[in-house]
Amino acid sequence: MTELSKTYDPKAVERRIYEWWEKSGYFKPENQRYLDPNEPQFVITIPPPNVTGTLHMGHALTSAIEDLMTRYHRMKGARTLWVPGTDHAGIATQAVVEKKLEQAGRRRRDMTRDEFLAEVWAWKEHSQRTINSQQRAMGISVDWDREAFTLDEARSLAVRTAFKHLYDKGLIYRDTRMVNWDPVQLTGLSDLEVETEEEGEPGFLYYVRYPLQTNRWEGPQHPWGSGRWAEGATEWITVATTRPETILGDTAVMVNPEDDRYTHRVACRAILPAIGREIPIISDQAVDMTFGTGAVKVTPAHDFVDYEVGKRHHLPFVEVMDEMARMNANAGPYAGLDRFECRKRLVADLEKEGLLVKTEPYMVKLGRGQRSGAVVEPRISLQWWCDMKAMAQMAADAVRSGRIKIVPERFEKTWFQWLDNIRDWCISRQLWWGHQIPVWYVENAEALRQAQGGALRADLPTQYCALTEADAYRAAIADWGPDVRLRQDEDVLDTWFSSGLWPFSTLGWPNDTEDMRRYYPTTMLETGYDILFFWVARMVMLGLELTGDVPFTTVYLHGLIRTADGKKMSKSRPDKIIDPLELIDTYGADALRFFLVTAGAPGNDIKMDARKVDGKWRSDRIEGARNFANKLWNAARFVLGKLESEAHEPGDGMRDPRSLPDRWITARLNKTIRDVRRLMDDYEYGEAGRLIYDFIWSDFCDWYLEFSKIKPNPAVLVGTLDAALRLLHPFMPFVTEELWQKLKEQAAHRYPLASFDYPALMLAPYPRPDEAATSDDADMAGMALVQSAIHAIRNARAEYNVEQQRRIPALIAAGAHVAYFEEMRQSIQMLARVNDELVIAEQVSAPDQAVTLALGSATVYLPLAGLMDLEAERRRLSDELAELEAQIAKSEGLLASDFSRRAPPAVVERERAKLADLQARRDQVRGRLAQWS
RNA sequence: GGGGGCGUAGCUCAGCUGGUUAGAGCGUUGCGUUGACAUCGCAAAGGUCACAAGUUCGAGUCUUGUCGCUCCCA
Repeated sequence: MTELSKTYDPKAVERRIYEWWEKSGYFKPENQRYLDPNEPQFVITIPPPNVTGTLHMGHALTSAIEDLMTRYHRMKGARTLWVPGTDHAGIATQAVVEKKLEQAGRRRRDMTRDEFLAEVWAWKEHSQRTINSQQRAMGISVDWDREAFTLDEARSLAVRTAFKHLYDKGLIYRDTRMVNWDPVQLTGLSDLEVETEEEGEPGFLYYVRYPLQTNRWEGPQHPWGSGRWAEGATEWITVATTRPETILGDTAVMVNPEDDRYTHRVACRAILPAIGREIPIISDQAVDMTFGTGAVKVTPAHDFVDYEVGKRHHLPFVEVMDEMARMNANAGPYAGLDRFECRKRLVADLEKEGLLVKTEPYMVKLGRGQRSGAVVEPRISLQWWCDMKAMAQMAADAVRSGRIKIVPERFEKTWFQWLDNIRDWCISRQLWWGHQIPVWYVENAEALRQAQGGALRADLPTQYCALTEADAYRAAIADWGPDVRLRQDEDVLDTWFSSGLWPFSTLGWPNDTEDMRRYYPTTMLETGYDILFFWVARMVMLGLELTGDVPFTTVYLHGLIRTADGKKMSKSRPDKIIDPLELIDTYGADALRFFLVTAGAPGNDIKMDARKVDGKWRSDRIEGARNFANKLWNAARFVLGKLESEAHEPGDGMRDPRSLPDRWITARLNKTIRDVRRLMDDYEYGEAGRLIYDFIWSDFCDWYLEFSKIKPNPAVLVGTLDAALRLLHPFMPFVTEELWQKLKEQAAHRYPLASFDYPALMLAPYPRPDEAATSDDADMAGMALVQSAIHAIRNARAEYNVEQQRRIPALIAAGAHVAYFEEMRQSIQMLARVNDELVIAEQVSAPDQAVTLALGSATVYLPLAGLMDLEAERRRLSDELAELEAQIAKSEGLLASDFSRRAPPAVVERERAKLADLQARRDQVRGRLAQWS
């Protein structure tokens, strides 16, 4: 036999085991031979990580939970498919590659689109390799043959098909309107990609007065900046703004029609500072009379609210900034300035002209681009939009009807709230990296019309949506003739548009594939709650619209990993980002996984206790999980060792009837299995993991293995270890598989457990509770009594400072439980270090110089002559008596109240039993004290 | 402004549908190294479950309010 090392070394095991699993094809549903016909199949697609670089702790958490789910269902005998893949992550990846190029002194805009894309593809390959190796290190049991990428050929077809479907249905359209513009990435963004925050930056509310045009003052007579620009003006209207630079684009001032302060001003005209433009004063219900002065400036081209106002009141739209948020020619004297520089200068000039009434500190909410961090600028531009209303309704209904279940349930509220207020989705991005929009425009429409001399219909389309360029041409040629020239839209689609198809695009949609028929809809979608809207909602909406069915039936949302100071890890500084590989290197993948799964409760954030020691990340909690792996390893060593030595005893197989500890551990195991399965089926993985931990460490190691040092029963040792390994496998796949292989190798020939028929632990059945097994209550109570006797003796020894090695005498008055104590005599002697004179009888006469341990159903006397102090013991017992009497009084009070009439009988019965036990202990203590008085 | 979460031992957190003396890990204290494990064992100390009121025979758990922290949406 191969000896196990004294400590578990993950590095010696993990890679080898993973390669074996993968090579053996155990991750593939087609290869599953051990299926339980009663188990519904389990299908899950991985949330595809962005190919922006490497994985962080959030991905590790995702891997740990999803692999746990997948392995659990596979072991339960469900046909199980887990599809892996990665996301091209348009903006994020393009930004990463651009930054990398910049460091090499190259700029995207100096390159052709194809040249740049070649660079991104190279990066993608590199990033994907890194990601895959990280995921393998985590141990994820995905079917690598089905690996997908959101920008590969198959997914591209899905995207074009989806786009065309929505386009043909009129749900996708192109329109010029206000959009969130990222002036660094130079692209439009969707609402979700803008992160609004009140920032600590000094923000101000500027009160600016605009002169009114009157009979006496028709406009400025002096140039802006002369200090005399407003000279002669007599009437004013003061507005408050946080963004003075947009004054240059104002085309109105607006007041509330019910605001008496301003009714006489409506229809007057104000003169716009700096520009000198005449602008009307209009009235609109939208104005909040309590904000600022009650009069607000209207900049229809640079503000979402004003944009609507501008349309309502037919105001001019004056853009004063370019795509990089620099002031343009319309900004008059400020043309060419950056927007923030312009603000500074303009405020100074306003002051100079006597137009700045005051400034107040004001908490300004800034919207920043999620990826670039740049302050987003509302900007009018031509974009593609997707009308989501009907789809959102379907998605909401899917959850309302229970077709989709969200776990934890509280997120359903968020779900409805967002979907019920859905807005059109801006799906175009002015990027190069992504799915180019499958729309082609007729380039030479005018030329063709002239050439045809009126033979062409007037209403011919000038844009064609098609799956391929060839299709587009076919359609265009049919309309415009063979000379038509097409140009594809330059923009690409929002990444989430392709991720939104993931659960079906990975299964082959839009083709009618075997996988689609077999595995769709999928079972589970597991991800962080932070992308509920970005991703989950869009998958459900698009899934319902495109496939006619929900993409999955359960959504499990996990929490976010936070740094030790509670910050979101993905957002924090790079030096706080932890590479899971580093932790795996230090503690092993199993330890990291166990920590992640048991660290919190479903949907709750996890604060990492990680800190850097000598440049390496350390975590006490992960260390605890590593210690657990080591504990299990050594428990297995012990069992394997017993197998060896016991083999010499002929005819020693199943001891039947089994010993009390055997029956006890079997009952404990059975209860653990039952509870764990229930918790796992309720998605309470943390609780389940903790139960297994407690069973292995406390019940199995601390008690059963200790009992086994007296009378080992190899059959029970092997059976219990096998079940424990199977229970724990989804949590700690590597160490359990390794140990199980050893166990099988050395035990299978003599203990032919059913699970040993399987080639791998990961394929062996998840333990089932033995429903036929009836654990004898008297047995369990007897065992508990013996345990509490051992515990009490150890406690007394420590209290009286008895040397650890010293064996002491003891007398146990065991009453009705004599047989249990007798059976456990040797164990008591060993575990409580009691000498061979241990007396066990129904009743014993208590020696005078002895410590008394009142256990209720038994009394233990420790004649510690010379060590104990009678006075101290008397005091100890008096204290105990007082405590017992207090509890008895409380319990009696409870039983005398309405409690006994109204509480469930079982609860009352428990209380009565508790009282009886307390009373018995009290009598024991009291009797003892009486002897001494 | 609307919605969610959190507040339990020194620290990090469990505690499922209300029901024994509220648990774990880490840390702390004392003892312990030949026989699975010092990545360990044994024992111990440590909590007015944020606060207040209510429902109930019974509240860490349910309701309402207050305070503090935090996230999402507008």
